[in-house]
Amino acid sequence: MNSNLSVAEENYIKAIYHLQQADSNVATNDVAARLQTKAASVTDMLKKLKQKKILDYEKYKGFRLSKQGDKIALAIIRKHRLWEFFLVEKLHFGWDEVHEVAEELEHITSKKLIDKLDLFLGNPKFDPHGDPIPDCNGKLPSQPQINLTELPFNTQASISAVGSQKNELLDLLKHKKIALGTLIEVKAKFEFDNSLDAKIDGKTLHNLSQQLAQTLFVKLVN
Amino acid sequence: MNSNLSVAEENYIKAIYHLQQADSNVATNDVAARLQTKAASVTDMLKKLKQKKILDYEKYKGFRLSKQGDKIALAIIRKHRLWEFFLVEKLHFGWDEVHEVAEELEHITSKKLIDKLDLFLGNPKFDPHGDPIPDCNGKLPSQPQINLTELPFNTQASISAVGSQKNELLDLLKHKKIALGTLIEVKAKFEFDNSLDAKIDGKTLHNLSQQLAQTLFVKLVN
DNA sequence: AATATATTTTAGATTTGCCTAAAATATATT
DNA sequence: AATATATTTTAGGCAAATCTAAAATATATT
Repeated sequence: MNSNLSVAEENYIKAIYHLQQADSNVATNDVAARLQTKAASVTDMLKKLKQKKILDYEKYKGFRLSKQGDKIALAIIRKHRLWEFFLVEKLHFGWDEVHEVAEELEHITSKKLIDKLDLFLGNPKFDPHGDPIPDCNGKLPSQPQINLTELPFNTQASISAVGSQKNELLDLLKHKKIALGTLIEVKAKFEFDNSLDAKIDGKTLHNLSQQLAQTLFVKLVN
Repeated sequence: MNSNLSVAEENYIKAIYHLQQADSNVATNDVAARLQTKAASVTDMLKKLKQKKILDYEKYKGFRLSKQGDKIALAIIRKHRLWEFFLVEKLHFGWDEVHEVAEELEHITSKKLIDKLDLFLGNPKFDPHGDPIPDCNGKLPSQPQINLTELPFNTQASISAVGSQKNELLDLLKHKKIALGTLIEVKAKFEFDNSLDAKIDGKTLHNLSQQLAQTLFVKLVN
């Protein structure tokens, strides 16, 4: 079953899971960068995870989580996102200040706890950042949201997810008065730098850089 | 301030706090027994806690927490008991199954989290076992409860706390249909073995051994 | 008071997770 | 294809928290 994993092991599993979404094969240095550690430490852990059959790994060849590893990763992500939902909905934290606390809470081991929490929260499907919450079997809900760069002109949509929780990004969003649920409508796109002009909340027009637009996800309004 | 403490350090602090309530000076072996570890390991930790000024300790002479140590202990106990309250009141755990989960949750570090949780729960004064919850300054509420052995005859009271959460005890309580809030009235005491006869919930008369009666605390019913 | 017993501490290992520096391998450049 | 550069792994060490066995100290018993 869900063998006993240390917090360090769980953090590696989660990091690898996220990295392999973008790139099918993950590199040692990517993990090191994400976990703010050194490549040599990553290699040590890779060997351990391989031995526990959580990782498909061959020296120098990159790696991915095994089927079992994916399952474990989804269980951790489930916990993380349910706790974030709890913190925002019940304890009235701001959606931009829950990440670090959830990083700790996600390592609490009781399965019963998390299933009861899920029930208490009303089985939410998305966390406060708009990210999907896996169900108790590790299944992700279908996600009817698209990237802002793919939103057609003059189509009302609302912000449903943000690609990262970096402070730099959150600062910028605050400055442009963009939050989850904010209404947005693309008015123009500029080929030169792939930036776009968007109307925020039906009021002001802002120019959004390509980097910014790519991190924003929206749902069509009705 | 609240320097960064490891989970192990916090567990030692909490154990010493509880032990020094009973006996003014704590012994190495007592801590070892309580934490299911060896005396040598305890000594190592004592040296570390002394160095951090959390413990007043002299080799071979026993020890107590420093003023600062008491403060830290109360903060941990506050977290533990608030989480227990949450688990029972909000997630509908049984009061006899929350202890282990709370042992994990009590080590989550965010002070903001715990103060918001406190608010969300309505600033409860007692946890589901009837134990008092320290406030955010570490102050314990006054506890108008007495040991069952001190309850006068024919006086209605309700169970307000249980001295331990050992499974053996909880089994016995379940068997005698005693739970928190259960009404109880002492009808007779027997000098020979210090057992007593008590009426449970106004119905059946049970004989309670001295060991059992000593672990039960009650509040007078108006 | 001297000795026996119990408790506590020290000494030396072990495991986990991390590090640096050097070696091995892979990838990019000429 | 040969060489330069970048990435990854190995080797060897360190700190935290634990252990066992032995030594030091304290307490109890005769």
